[in-house]
Amino acid sequence: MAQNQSAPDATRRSERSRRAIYDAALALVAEVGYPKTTIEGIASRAGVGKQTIYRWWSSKADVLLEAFLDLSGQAAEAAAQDRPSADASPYGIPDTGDLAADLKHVLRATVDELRDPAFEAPSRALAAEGVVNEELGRRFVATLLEPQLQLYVDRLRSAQEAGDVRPDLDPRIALELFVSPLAQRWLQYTGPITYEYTDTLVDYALNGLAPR
Amino acid sequence: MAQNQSAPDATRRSERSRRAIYDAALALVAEVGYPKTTIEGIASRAGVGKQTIYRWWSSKADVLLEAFLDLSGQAAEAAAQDRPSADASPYGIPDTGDLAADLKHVLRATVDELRDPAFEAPSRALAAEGVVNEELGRRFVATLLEPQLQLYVDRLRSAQEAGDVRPDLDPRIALELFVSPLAQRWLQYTGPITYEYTDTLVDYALNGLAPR
Amino acid sequence: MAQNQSAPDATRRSERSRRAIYDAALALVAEVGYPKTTIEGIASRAGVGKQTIYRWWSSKADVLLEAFLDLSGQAAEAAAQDRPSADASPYGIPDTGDLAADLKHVLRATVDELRDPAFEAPSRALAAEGVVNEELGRRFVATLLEPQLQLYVDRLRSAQEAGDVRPDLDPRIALELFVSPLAQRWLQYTGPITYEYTDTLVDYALNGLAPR
Amino acid sequence: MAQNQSAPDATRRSERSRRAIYDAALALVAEVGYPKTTIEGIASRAGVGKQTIYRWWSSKADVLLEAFLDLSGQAAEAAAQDRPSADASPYGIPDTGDLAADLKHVLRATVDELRDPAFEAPSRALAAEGVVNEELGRRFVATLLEPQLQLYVDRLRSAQEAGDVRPDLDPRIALELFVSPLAQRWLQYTGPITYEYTDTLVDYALNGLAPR
DNA sequence: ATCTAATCGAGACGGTACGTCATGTCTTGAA
DNA sequence: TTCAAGACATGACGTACCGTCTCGATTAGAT
Repeated sequence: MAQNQSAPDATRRSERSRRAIYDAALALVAEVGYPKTTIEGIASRAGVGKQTIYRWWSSKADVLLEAFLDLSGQAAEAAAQDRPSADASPYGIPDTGDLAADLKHVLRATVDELRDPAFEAPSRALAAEGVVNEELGRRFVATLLEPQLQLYVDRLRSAQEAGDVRPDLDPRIALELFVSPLAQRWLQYTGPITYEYTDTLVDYALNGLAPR
Repeated sequence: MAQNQSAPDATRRSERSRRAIYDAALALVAEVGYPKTTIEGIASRAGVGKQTIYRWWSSKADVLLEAFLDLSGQAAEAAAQDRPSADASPYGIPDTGDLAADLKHVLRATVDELRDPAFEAPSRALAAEGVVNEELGRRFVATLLEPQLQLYVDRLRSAQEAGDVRPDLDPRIALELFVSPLAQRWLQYTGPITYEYTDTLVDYALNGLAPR
Repeated sequence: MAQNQSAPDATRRSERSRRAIYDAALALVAEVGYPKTTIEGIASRAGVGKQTIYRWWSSKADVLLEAFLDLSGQAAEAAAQDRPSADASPYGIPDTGDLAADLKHVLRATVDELRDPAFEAPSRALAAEGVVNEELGRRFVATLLEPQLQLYVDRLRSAQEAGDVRPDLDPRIALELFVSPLAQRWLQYTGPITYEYTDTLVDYALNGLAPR
Repeated sequence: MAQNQSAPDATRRSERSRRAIYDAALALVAEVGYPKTTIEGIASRAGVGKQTIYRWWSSKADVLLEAFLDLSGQAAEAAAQDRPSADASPYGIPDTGDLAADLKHVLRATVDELRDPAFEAPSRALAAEGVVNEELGRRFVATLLEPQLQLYVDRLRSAQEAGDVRPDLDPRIALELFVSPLAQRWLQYTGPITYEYTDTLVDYALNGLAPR
């Protein structure tokens, strides 16, 4: 009798449909772009009724956010299997003792990722939606972005202990000096994205702009 | 800019309609948000036929970009009249000889601007659209963002001459160390935006993360 | 009749909407005339989405033809209940043995009907559309006109058996001698439509123009 | 100063434009049909401004009526030159003394004309418009149809004098017995249009349906 | 022969309606 | 009961024409 909005019964949920919806959503965003991706399109491609989508998600952005989260999770798992180190943290930043080299290494990997078409379309779409939709934006950051930034915080803390970074700095702010420029170039097309560029960012950030 | 078939005659264009469309577009974006702003809504609010919009612009984003440009132009003009210095450059960055102070001053002004509701709605909308629509994004950057960044380039060059910034740095990249973090926090809600934060950014960027 | 792509499922069709659309279409044609009757107007008056009209009909004329057919059907049913004779044929032409009188009687009834405003507006509209749109015209004739003409054929055949009409005549053509003049006067305003006129037509047709 | 609606100066009217408009209107009606013929289309095809049409005509139907009248006038003139008889009346009905033969002859010519594609498209369009627009319908009849019917009146009067038609008949009604059936078949597609059919009509009408 | 006022081609304008697409809700029948 | 299917009311899309309204540029008719 309670078929209305009040919480659907999650135990009866069709796993098969969920997967199909994720796949369809990601594929469509990649193929036709986010604005032309429609709920109806996702439903039909997933071989699913529209209601099945509306029952479990509240909007197109919502579907995509979960689909992308799922994709990232899979990717992380895959990466973890390739590199089954004791260090359980996914994508952990290496700590070779050479901070500049470690940061450059990770930023280069990020450059590669930003160019991977499978990631680009959905993450751009989510980022764009987040700019204009604060609620979604905060969820995007909390679930996807912040965990990654936390890795930089960890690495910077370790560097502070090793004496390679000034102890009075706030690592959460410090990391923005080299991460945000890359992010902005990617988001707003304010400049080219290359290894050389990210290397330069690390150098500038570590040594500062003022003469020593 | 009018790439329609059989280009319309711009000399016959109604100035009155253009202004009304700009005003309506900006007002609607501020009132109901970008996604709920429709071409029909703009037309009806401006007291204008839809075709008049389609004749001169190719999309909602296109209208808004021009409207915002116009608004910025007006604001710049107004500001210029308040401060009719010999220095003709609009919004020029002050050069008191104290680089850190000058940058902090300008970034604080930017913080204020980012919070001005009249600017926030349309610029967020344009930024979001630009993330997902490269063509528009590049136009947004070229016409609105880059001219502002150029002012930082100029100030940093002057600082290089004064010996306050290392001469081998690329100023266009250097400025990103303090500008991009602010931009990212604004775009993605990755952190609070305060005077204290921007002051910190300047200090970190000028002095570097590594101990001296 | 639903020749759209991917034919809609007629079993799920809303009877309520269909009725509302018929009513709205007939009312609008009567009130504002056929050319000012729009699909949007019908939809809005019927409290129905435009798509619901486009789903089941292909044009304004198509809607009106069905609406009028439905109306005629209802009228015929109502008439049949008033006069539940053994003679099942709807609107059957009386057969009193006096051919001239019977024809005059029926033609006078037709004159009345042609002047009934509830019938005039839609049937004029359909006739006009049919003049210029052969496909619709033929459907109009086949579903509405021809069944009525067939009644004359029957009556003339009976008269032939009774020896009141020459046996070698083609009744389908013969009936046109008195029916078509009335039709043309109505369609083209080529002359007044009165009982006297239709009586005269019957006399002329039965007796011929040549002296006896 | 009187540039408003009040009568334009007909002496300055461009003959060239009028002709071009007639030609364009007739051509378009023939090519794309009346409903798809638009004022803008006529103007552009005639190489004429829209205002030039609105200045001299009140509607699409009005343009077409005049254009068709002009065309008929030309055709009549051409026919008159082919057959420059003493009888000045255009398309006069022959009077050989054999009424039936004369009527059959003229009706056969009418059958031919009804099939001439150059005439069919515009006259159908005007007839259709006239069904639904009484004002135009009456003008159509008065300027085009009635003059032709008058020729039958004349011929029937002559026949009455010759004793071939009963003297008490109203010729204006009598002619409808064979003219209207043909008209209705043409207007409403109620039957095929052949020489045999029109011959039959004349026989039925002259001799009557009742046995002699 | 010159002036001058209207008509002319052109097309921008405020509108209305078109026919299509997607939204989010609701209903139906099969599993 | 959930699901796929899809009809439904709603509303925006982008297009086509409507009839009105300027714009110069001819182009006669009156001077």
